[in-house]
Amino acid sequence: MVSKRLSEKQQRILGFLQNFLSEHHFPPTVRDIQRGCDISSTSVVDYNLQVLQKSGHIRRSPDISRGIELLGQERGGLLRFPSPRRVPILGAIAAGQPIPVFDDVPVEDRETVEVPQSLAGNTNQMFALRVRGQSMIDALIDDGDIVVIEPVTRVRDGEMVAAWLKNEQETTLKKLYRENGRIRLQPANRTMQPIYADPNNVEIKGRVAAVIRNM
Amino acid sequence: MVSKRLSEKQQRILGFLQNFLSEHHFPPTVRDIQRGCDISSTSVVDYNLQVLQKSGHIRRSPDISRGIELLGQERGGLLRFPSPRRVPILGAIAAGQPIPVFDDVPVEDRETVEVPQSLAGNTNQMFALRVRGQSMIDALIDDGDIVVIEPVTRVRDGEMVAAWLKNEQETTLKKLYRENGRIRLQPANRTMQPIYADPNNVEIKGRVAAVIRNM
DNA sequence: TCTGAAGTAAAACGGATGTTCTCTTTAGCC
DNA sequence: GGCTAAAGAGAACATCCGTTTTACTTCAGA
Repeated sequence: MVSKRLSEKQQRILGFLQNFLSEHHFPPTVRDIQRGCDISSTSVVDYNLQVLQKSGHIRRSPDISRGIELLGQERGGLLRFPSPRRVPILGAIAAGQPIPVFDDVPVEDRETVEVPQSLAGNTNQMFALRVRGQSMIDALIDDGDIVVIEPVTRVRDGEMVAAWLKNEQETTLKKLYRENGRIRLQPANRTMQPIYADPNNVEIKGRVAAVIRNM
Repeated sequence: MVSKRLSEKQQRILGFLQNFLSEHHFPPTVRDIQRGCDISSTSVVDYNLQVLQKSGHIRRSPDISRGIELLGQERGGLLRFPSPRRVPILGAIAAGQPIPVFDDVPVEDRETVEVPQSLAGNTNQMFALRVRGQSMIDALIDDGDIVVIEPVTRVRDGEMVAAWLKNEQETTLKKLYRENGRIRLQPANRTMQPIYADPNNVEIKGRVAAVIRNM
């Protein structure tokens, strides 16, 4: 029943199965899997499905189209679909205020928000903040918007970050570029002017993964 | 949407669907239903499935084997998973182009996006559009953003709508206000100026329910 | 009784789809 | 190198299965 490690391809298939099942409510065909997992031949899909069946991850009904069932103990019974990606809304953010730490927030009855599945990052660590005021308007972020933040300290050039400017005592959401010894903080709105700052004055609090605006 | 009473045969089919779904975890074929409900012909099954779809009890994916999904609250048995709020992304939207109709979009490989649960509207009818270009910048909507649209023709004052300006041949996303005989289209960005239009020149395509920006 | 709409029957078409077959490639091992 | 098992490629096959077409039946309402 239990067996050795799944290959990368088999894990990919398993993931695709979950996604497909949550989007449609019926299983995919062999050829759906082939396309979705970028596999060259249907026979390869069939081969790996056999492995997955032997290892107890799925069940197949022979000669039946889409006859694939996801077994998996961690989502047994009613819970057979991937849990929605929910992240807690920890508080508000506004220019001139530090980003709140999330330790002292009561774990229960936290408001949460569902984020698009395409955010493949480690959802566990993510959190969201509700924007207060229109100080982020140059980043195309309005009062009331929700920003989803992945708490990382290292970011690539061009990524939107939540940055704390120490001297100015101000939090801002901007795209970050490193340019010969200084940091350029570029507003999302191309008509606005960038800010140039000393690296020592910038503390990266996290990467902005998404912005959600309900209306 | 709502329709008259279901025939005895249609109720039988609905019941069979529930049973089948709870035994196997994939939908039945037309011929499975034929046998299971003791129906003489596949065309009769097809006919009644069409009726059930029109009445909103099921959803069918054309040309897809077992492409039947049970809708509504009467989903019984194991099938009671919380339906993820997924809406299809039907295409792109840009100023100067009409909003695409969604009938001629291939059902398969439609991209979808998960929307926050707080959108309590009838998610079935909703769809999403990917914004192309920066023509919506005054509505705080950037190139690449995804707007979730609920197709309604009646909106309340102050709601953000997708409006088609007939004379200008242009689609725009703005807040709508009715003011003594004319319509005011107010950009979301308060620093921008509103547009005043004749009611006959404005065709409301839907209400903007949310904006999602991935980064 | 006539008539049109709803429902049923049976068969056939053609694309969808699981499976199999043969052949190659890769990886570990002596 | 040479051998073997695992894995992949590509094509072909046989069936599965949604859909269409044509014809027939039932039934309510004018």
